[in-house]
Amino acid sequence: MRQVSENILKERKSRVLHAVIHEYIKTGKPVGSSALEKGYKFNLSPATLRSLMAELERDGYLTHPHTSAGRIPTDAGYRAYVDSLIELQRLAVEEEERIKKEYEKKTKEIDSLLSQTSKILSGLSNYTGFVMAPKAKHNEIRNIELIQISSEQILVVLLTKTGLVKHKMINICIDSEDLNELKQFLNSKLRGFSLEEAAKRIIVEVQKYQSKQQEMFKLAGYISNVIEDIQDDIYMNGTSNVLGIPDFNDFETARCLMNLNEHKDRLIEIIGKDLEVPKIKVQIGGECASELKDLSVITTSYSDGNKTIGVLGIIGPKRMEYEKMMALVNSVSKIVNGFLLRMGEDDDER
Amino acid sequence: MRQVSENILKERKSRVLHAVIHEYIKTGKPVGSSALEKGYKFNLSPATLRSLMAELERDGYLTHPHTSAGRIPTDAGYRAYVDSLIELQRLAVEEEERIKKEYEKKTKEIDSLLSQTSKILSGLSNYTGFVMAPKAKHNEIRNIELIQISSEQILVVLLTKTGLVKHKMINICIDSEDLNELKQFLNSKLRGFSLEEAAKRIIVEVQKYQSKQQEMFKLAGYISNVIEDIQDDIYMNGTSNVLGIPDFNDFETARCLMNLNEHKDRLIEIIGKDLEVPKIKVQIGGECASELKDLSVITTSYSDGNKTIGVLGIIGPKRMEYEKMMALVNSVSKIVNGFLLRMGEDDDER
DNA sequence: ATTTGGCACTGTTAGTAATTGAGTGCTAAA
DNA sequence: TTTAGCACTCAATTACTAACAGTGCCAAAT
Repeated sequence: MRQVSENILKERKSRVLHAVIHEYIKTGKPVGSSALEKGYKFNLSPATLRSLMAELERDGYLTHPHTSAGRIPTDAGYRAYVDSLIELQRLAVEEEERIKKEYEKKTKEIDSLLSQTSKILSGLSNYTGFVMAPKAKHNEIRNIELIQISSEQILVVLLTKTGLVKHKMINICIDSEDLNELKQFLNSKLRGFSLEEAAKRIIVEVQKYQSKQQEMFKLAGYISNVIEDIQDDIYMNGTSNVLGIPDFNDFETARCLMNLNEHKDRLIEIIGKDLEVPKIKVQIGGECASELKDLSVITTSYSDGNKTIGVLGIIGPKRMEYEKMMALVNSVSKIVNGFLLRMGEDDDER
Repeated sequence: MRQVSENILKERKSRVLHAVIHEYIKTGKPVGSSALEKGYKFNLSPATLRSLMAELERDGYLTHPHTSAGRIPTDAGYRAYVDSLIELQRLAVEEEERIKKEYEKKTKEIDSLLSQTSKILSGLSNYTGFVMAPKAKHNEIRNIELIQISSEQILVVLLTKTGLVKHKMINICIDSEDLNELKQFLNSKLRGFSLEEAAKRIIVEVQKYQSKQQEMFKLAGYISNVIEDIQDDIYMNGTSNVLGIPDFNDFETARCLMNLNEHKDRLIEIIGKDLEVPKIKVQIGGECASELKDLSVITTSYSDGNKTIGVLGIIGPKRMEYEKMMALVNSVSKIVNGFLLRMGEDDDER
C-alpha cells in the first residue's frame, strides 16, 4: 500500500472522499466532478473538486478506471470511510421489530436459532449471511452419554451447556457395566469444563481412576479424540444473492463464494479470528483473505452472556451500504445475545 | 410435445440424429450438414443430410437457433438419444480403481460415506453431485435412547440400522425412573420397525401399556412427532462447477442450482420420486422440474442389500456426455451398495 | 495562495453500415 | 432417391463515426 503523504486528511479533503464514496455506493458509477458539485453542497467549483480528487488519488484513496472516467474508491478509500463511521446508525424501529418477529418460530434449540439467524442476515441484507456456531471447543460440557449399540460399537453423545449436541460412533469392545461406570465417572469429573479442557483431562482422569480394564483407558482415548475432532458448525445462506449484484459480471466472485459454501472449514479459518474482537469488524477486499478480494465481510461476535462463543455477519460486495449493514449485523448479534442469555438462564433453573 | 408422425424412426434417420447429438455434445456449436458429412462416414452428400435433418426437425427432434445455423437437439431429441443408450458403457478399470481409492478414508459412519460419495460424483463428473441419505422413514430402528438432561428436558436419540443418528431435544417433566422404564419398553416394542411404522405404533403401544403417569403418554406423543419431523439428509457438492460450463452465460441456471443447494427440501421433493426406479434414470430439461429446464439429472437408487434406501446422481447441463455420466453414476451406486451391504453384515454380527 | 473558467485531450459508448460466412431450402438434373 | 447448384437469410465481425463524460492543466480572477 502506498504511503500517505499528509498523515491527517484535511477536513475538506475528507469530506470530498466521503462524498465520492457515498455517491459511488449509491449509483455504482464512477463519480465525476460535476456530479459531486451538484449532489453535495460544497461551495466549490468542479475544477477545485477535480484537483482535490486528484490529490486523493495521489494519496491512494481513489482511482479511475480510465482517463475520462470519474473516480471510484480504492480499498484504502473504503477503509478510511468505514473507519470514520464511528457511530452506528440505528436500524429503524420497525425494522428491528420485523427481525424479532422472524425469530418467533422454533428457537428452542441452538441449531435452529443459529440457522434462522443466518437466514435473517441474508434476507435482510440481500447478501450472504453466515453464523459460526458457538466455538465448539469453548463450550462447557453438560453431559456425556455412552450408549452401547452392539458388542463392539459405542455411540458417544456429547451435550454442551449451550445446547449443542454432537455424536460419534466408535468401535470398541467393552463390558456394559464398565461402560456405565465410566460414564458416571466422566460426567462427574468433566461436567462444567470446556470441551477443550475436557479432551485433555479425560486422559488424566482415567489414568487416576483404578480402571479394571485396559479397554476403558483406550475408550477414554477415543472419546478424547472425538472431542478434538468436533468441527465448528457454520451456517451460510443467500450465496446466490451475489449473482444478482450488477458489480459482478464475471463468475469469479460467485464461484469463490460457492466454494466457500462447500468448504466451510476454509470459511471457519477466515472468520474464526474475528472471535477475539467484540466490536463490529469490517474487512474490505482482500483484507481477510485473498480470494475475497472483490468482497467485503462484516462480522461481529456474540456471546452467551458470559463469554464470546461465536461469530456472525455478512459477506457482500465492496460497494455496499456499510452503515446500514453494520447496523444490521450489530442488531442481529444483540438479539442473538438475548436469546442465548435466556437459554442459559433456563439451564440454571434445573 | 409434438406427435411423432412415423412411429419408428428409420434406421438411417436415427443414425443421423445420433450423429448430430454426438457432435453437438462434443463441440457445443450447432452442427451443419457439411460438418456431419466430414465427421461421420455416411455415404451421403450434405444435401441429403440436410433433407434428413429437416425431417428430423419436423418430427420434433432437432431445431435451429436461427435460419442460417446448424441443428441442435431438442429435449425430445436428447430423450430419444438417451433411450437408445441401452448398454451402459463401462468405466475404464483404472477409473473404477480410482473411485474405490477415494473411498478409502473414513467410511465407517454412513454420514461420511454418503458425503464422500457426493464429493466423488461431483469431482469425477465435473458437475454437481448429490446423494440423498437413506430415505429416513424407511430406516429400521435399532435403538432409542432417552436422556434426561434436566428436570424438564429430554434428549431423544434415535439410531437406525443403517447407522443414522438423529437427536432432538424436547421439553417435558418426567420422573427419571419412568423415563427409564419407557425407554426399555419402547426399545423392546419398536426395534426393527421402520421409523414410519414406529411413529404410528408408539402411540398405540403406550396406550396399551399401563402407564403410571399421564406424562408418559404425552412424551410418547412428542417422540412420535420427533420421528415424523426427521428430514431426509441430502448431500450436494460441486454446485460451483456449473459456473464453468460455457453453455450458461446467464446467471439464471447457476442461481437456480444455488437455490436448490440452500433449499434442500425442494431437491428432495424433486428427486425423491426416483426412489422407486431401480435403474439409471435420466431426466432431460424440465422433465423433472420446471426450474431445471436447462439441466439434466441422472439418478439411480441404492440399497442396503435388502431394499432401496436412497438416491444418488448428478446434475449437469443438457449437453453432457450421457453415456459416460450414466456409467459413472451406475458404478458409484454399485460401490455404495457394496459398502452398505458390508455395514449391514457387521451389524448382524452382534 | 487559492479558486475558477476555459480548453484541449482522452477513452468509452452507442449507433450505423458494410462485409463475411456458415448454413439453409428449393429446384432441377442425374 | 440422391445430388449439385443456387439464391437467400441471418448472425457475427469489422470499421467508422459521433456523442459524451470526464480529466489535467494553464492563465486569469479573487
